[in-house]
Amino acid sequence: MNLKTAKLADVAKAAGVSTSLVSLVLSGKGANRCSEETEARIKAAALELGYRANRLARSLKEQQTRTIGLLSIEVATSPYAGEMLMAAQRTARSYDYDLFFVEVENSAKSIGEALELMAEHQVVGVLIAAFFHHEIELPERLPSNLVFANCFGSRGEYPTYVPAETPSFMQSLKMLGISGHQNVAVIMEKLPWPAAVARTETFRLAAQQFEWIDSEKRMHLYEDLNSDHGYEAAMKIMLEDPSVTAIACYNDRVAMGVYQALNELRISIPSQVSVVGFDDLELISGGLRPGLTTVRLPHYQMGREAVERLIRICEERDEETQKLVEIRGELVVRDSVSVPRPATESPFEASLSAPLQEKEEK
Amino acid sequence: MNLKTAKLADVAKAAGVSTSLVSLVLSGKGANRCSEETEARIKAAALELGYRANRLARSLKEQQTRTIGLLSIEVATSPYAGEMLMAAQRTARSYDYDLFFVEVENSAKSIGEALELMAEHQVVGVLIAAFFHHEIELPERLPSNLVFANCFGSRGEYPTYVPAETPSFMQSLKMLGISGHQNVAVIMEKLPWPAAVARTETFRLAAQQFEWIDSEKRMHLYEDLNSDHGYEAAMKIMLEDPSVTAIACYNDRVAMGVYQALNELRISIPSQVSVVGFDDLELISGGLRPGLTTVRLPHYQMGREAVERLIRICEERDEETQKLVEIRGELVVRDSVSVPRPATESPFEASLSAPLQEKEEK
DNA sequence: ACCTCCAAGTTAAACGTTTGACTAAAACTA
DNA sequence: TAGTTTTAGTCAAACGTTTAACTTGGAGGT
Repeated sequence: MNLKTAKLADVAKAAGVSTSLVSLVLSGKGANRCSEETEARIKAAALELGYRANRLARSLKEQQTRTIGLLSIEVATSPYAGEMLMAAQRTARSYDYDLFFVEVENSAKSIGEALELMAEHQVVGVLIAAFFHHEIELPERLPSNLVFANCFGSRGEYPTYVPAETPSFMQSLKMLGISGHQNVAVIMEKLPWPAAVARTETFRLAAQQFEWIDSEKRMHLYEDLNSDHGYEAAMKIMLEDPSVTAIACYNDRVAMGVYQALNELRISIPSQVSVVGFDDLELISGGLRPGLTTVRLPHYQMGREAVERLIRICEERDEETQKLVEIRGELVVRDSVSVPRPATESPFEASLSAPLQEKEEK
Repeated sequence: MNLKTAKLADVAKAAGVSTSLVSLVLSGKGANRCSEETEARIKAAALELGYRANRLARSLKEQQTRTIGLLSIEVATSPYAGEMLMAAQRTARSYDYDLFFVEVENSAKSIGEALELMAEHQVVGVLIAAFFHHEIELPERLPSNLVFANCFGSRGEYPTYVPAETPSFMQSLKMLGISGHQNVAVIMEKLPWPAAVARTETFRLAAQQFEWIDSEKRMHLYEDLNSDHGYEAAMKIMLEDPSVTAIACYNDRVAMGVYQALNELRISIPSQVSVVGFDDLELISGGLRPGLTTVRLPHYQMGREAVERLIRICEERDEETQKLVEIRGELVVRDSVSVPRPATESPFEASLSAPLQEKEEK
């Protein structure tokens, strides 16, 4: 640790035996290769010197590194970073694997370079993880032990762990449906991300199932959606189409904009209008008042399961034939959904006095 | 890459030369050791076979890995994760170093284990990074090449890169001061984190400098501060102490709660009350309306500078004597600060009609 | 003719570990 | 007693590189 660490030969010398014996004793592989007394002496010497095996040498000899390459695509631009990374790291560690980490942008060139680097480091397999669900441009050469998490490759048939977009989004829509909402608007991403395409379709499905009114007209599409669009859309919805009783959002950021619009309009959530989000960015969903009912993307699970699969593949004991594994997000119920207000009531009622009341209470 | 990758011997055989010559040619170290023709033949063979040096073997021979251990403490519980991680990774890469990544909880035991693991992997140095500024419990044995980022060790004199708490927070307070605010409240963390202690002191400093009124009374302290406290405190401030014209927040989450309280009270930001945050969590500060004026914590810079220092230390060309380096955050001006409203005006004025106006506009 | 020098390579040892093959001495068996 | 087995170890090769030291066959100089 400090400066040069002791090596096998140092321990051997200290214990007065050969390096082979030290290796055998310390690895526990040489059952009854020596007397108990010698064994104790070796172990004492190793402890005394703070011996730690040099993994470079060991791996070179064993032709096995127990190191997984984690190739992360544009983690930093995303607020989800931690979960998947942590899941991957913890899971790997729990199977006694280590993580070699490289972060790159989404281009075949930089991914190719990162993969070559990982190959040089003799990683046993590679996990390619992106921080939003989309397609990854792949280089020519790919390692054989490769798994995708929260993204998928442009070619090749590799195990792929992604969120189950339809059932996940359906959960929040169902929450609105079974609460009795019939006038539901949705604010949706227009760009053809997998998530956007699937969620749009899911909204249609739910609309049909619950017999939602004017559902096609109530889809508000924006490109490269952000919270400003949420604000803008909610304003438009409430002012032009005030019979809407619930707004489903493409994600939590959009919901944040929606909250602000509804606040300004003095429309209370959920009693006048219910809102659901998607992603469960704790910072938003937990920070808004009332707490936002949303769907948690399965980042942790994707990270964990992808690493477990990768390890199974590396150890040649992968019995799964299924390549695409879709993991359902979990509905996180907070306080932004209630039964719809009576059909005759305007969303603007019963709202103006509320804060003043509160003021007078104090 | 695919299955077994070619080794030096394979290239040598293909080119009809010895492995030494291949090594020398490929590393560019054997200037004029062979004919141009042979050199071309070797390079062609290497390319053809997709040869990549085995770093385990190379590092073992050279007794140098060019790999840095990144020990991250509780990254996942924090929304800041990405920035510092990315900075570390990118910086390391730009100096041709690689990153060995381990994430642990903040305990001497798990940190010790992670350090031993890194020692086994022969990392040349270790960066310990935490995702909020606090003290780290250290184990007995520590590597000699060690740098801290956004945290500091309980003992030992290691280079440490942390945010400059006082000047950073002072920037946002100064923003309020020079805008002319005199009635400023602050919502502050009570637990003695370095950030909390420093920011409390900074508020006192600013209050003195700008001659703020009743500053001691206007410090609202909470333990383990979250956005609910922000809401609660802002409610209390505006109802009990309505002459306040500006609220400084311990962080952006608190500011989010403050915004919600002010919204409910129909107090407009910034015309009635100005608000400043801290951290610049883009999700919040960019998502709120109006955009939150706040201070960006120097996560990227800490990551980058810490890695650069570590590399200099590893290469024994560190000339800096200073151990503690404090990096100032950057003021991010958005739209939540204006000049104070006239001293005679109640914060509750001119607010009730605004949204109705907007409604009628459409 | 002999020495020196150079170009174009090759040889061999070393990095720290693992492990199958070996051995010397003691203990047991017939 | 001679042979066999067991105990308690050691030896040496190998993993894929790097690099100092060496070789070999000319060319050039005198």
